[in-house]
Amino acid sequence: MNSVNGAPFRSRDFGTIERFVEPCILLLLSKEPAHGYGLLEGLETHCGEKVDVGDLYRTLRRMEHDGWVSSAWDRKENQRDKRIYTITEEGSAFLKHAVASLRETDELIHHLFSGYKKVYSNNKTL
Amino acid sequence: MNSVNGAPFRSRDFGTIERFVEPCILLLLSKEPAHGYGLLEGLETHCGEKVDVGDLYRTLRRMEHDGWVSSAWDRKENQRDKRIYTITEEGSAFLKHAVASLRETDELIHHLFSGYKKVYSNNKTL
DNA sequence: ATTCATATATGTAAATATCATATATCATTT
DNA sequence: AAATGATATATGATATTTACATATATGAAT
Repeated sequence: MNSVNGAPFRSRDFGTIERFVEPCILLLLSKEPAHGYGLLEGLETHCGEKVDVGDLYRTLRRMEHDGWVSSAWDRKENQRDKRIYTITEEGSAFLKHAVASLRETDELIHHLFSGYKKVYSNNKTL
Repeated sequence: MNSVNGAPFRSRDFGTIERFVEPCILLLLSKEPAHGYGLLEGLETHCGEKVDVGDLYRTLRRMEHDGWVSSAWDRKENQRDKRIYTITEEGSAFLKHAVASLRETDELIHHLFSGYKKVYSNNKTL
């Protein structure tokens, strides 16, 4: 559903973290190099995200531009060409930073939760 | 700081939740109606956010347009005019929805944390 | 008289997400 | 053999949001 009491939501459902897919990608690439399409399943099962395919490819190029991953074509016979992405040291550093930032985000979220409980837990109208 | 190992960050620091200020505003307005500028302190102390003032006003107008808050001018003598915002029922409904969505976001974050620990906890290189 | 905090707002640019579309190959089905 | 679907990589166009700057005006304090 995309509305609450008739009030339309805007761009997307609430609560999404901008570029959250990036640390997810980096975590998957920390285990083993992979190509874009091959990351799709992993991103859903490991990171619980439905990633737009086009967005994924653009994100990977962006991350390569930022130096967090490097890519090389994998050309094998009887196989489609694949661009294989590998995480870089800078990528690991960013992943570490992202995890630390998400810890702060997590605290903010829980702060909101506790505030919400205080206001609404004893309110029978909701 | 705005970089990791020389790789520049992009728009803003990682980990921010889009429009997170909105449930924060709604939580504050759940306690008592307030005007835009008056919300600034509360947003920092209660929600741990440094909110751009201009952004705050535009957000409030947007939220009014969406029916989550209503506003009325407060014109008193020897005081500046203030536009007082009050939360609506739709606003409370959205706040409830936002909290539920943030619970899912929270799970995603913790899923990433546990995956990160598995990969990096025994790795001495980081 | 001037400066600072209060108070509300708009202009503009950049980054990101969403949705659609394009292209091509490999595998399977008819 | 032809057609379809899954694999694989990518771009175009649009909308939303954020960030930063700027504009305006009043009340309070120096």
